[in-house]
Amino acid sequence: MVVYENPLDDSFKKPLVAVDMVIFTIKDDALKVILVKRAIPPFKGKWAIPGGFVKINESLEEAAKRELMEEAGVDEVYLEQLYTFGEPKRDPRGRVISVSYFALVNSSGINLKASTDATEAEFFSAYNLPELAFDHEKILKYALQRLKWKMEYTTVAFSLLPEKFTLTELQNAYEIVFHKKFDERNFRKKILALGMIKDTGELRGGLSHRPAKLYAFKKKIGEIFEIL
Amino acid sequence: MVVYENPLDDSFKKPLVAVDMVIFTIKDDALKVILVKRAIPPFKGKWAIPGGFVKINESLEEAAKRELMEEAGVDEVYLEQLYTFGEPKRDPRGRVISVSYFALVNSSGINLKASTDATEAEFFSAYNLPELAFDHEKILKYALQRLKWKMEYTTVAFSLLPEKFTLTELQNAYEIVFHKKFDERNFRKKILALGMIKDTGELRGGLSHRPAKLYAFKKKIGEIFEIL
DNA sequence: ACAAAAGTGTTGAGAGTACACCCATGC
DNA sequence: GCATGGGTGTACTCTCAACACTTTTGT
Repeated sequence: MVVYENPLDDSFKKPLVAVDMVIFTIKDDALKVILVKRAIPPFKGKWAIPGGFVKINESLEEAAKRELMEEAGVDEVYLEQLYTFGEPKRDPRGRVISVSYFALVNSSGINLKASTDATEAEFFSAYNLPELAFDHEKILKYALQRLKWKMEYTTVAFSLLPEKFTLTELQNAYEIVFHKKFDERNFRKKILALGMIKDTGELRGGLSHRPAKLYAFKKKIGEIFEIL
Repeated sequence: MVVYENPLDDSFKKPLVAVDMVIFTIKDDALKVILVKRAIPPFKGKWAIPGGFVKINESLEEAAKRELMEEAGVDEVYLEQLYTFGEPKRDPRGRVISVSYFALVNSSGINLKASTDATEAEFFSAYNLPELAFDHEKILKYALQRLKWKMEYTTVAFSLLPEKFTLTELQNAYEIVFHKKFDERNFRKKILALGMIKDTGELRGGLSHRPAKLYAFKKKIGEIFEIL
């Protein structure tokens, strides 16, 4: 019934596969996403999330890490596959399947670079985005939903912070992502009860108020929860 | 720095994209998965999860639904994208990226068919699988984990049952998936408290014991929870 | 009347939420 | 000594888990 096609010779029509990266960070007390301005058509001049084609000999995750390095100059991040978007018409040039990833980065390590096919790279507030190329708005909304979920049920928040941080800084990260305030006492109680951070014994002083204890995450990023 | 390649002409090396389907159902009081025996190399004669290449003009979800129809003859199912596996060496023939889906089906609607590249299709207990081709064991483990998660936090279980069902049948479905017993009273209380099912007024009688009330799900499959 | 599954309520423990004051430092 | 953010405890509510007996039908 189905005509047998040999899909592995190159006469067979294949889609292209790209990785697209939603890179979140906290900067200036807001949740930011990195966007690039497209230097080439289609959507030339429009903002898009950074991405690129997967090379024939690299894994998807390698491609994602390569893009992350090319666009943001970072390698120590939380990285997770988000979803694969494959509508035939999502790219006007032809069939491109996009495997999207989302990354959480501590903003102090970021070094924005415009890559080959972009004129600029910039941070945008995740809650106040410009018009985006392709179906990238959909990807971003999806990523934001997933971020909130992950923050609520896992410990990914630590990836947004430096190695040592105060409980107030941690709480700020949560409040920024969720766009709401939490009760200090309950927040601290809960975080401490989770047993995932330890007191380093150090203090952050030099400010004109009581110095805050510095905490550190007990395990390396990614080892904690493997909820998928 | 990066040489500009035009990825959209066909001289560029592209991976192939396949969809692979983990199809779960409950049959004979066990959680089953549909596997097919491969008729062609590589892994000829080995069991694999059903799947096929994505056609150039169909979306990923369309490809998944097409495979589901070809292999199991069903169309009313819960269907969800699982993960995209893209290790360069996962298929010995060349680069094949697999977008995996998982499906939940009521076994009474299934009509197994061996497709073009398989000699047989069969149900296997999800907790007692044969050796599998490619990286399909990894895909299946991942799917099982996701299934449990979804059953715990959403209402996908209803997709495993007929339209009308008794509370005992629903509880059986949960016990089969989780491989453990639940307390009847607490289970019923919780399900009823969720407010997602309604009493149809009908009874399942004809058995030599007290007849059970038949319930139905209030909403159509897929409309309930959009947790991702 | 008996076998077989359906159906039903209460209690205790733990988690989450709400809420207000003292503490340590720099200036 | 005052301004600034850091740090702490208790009471109430609600959810979850444990637990055993009565009801309805067919034979």
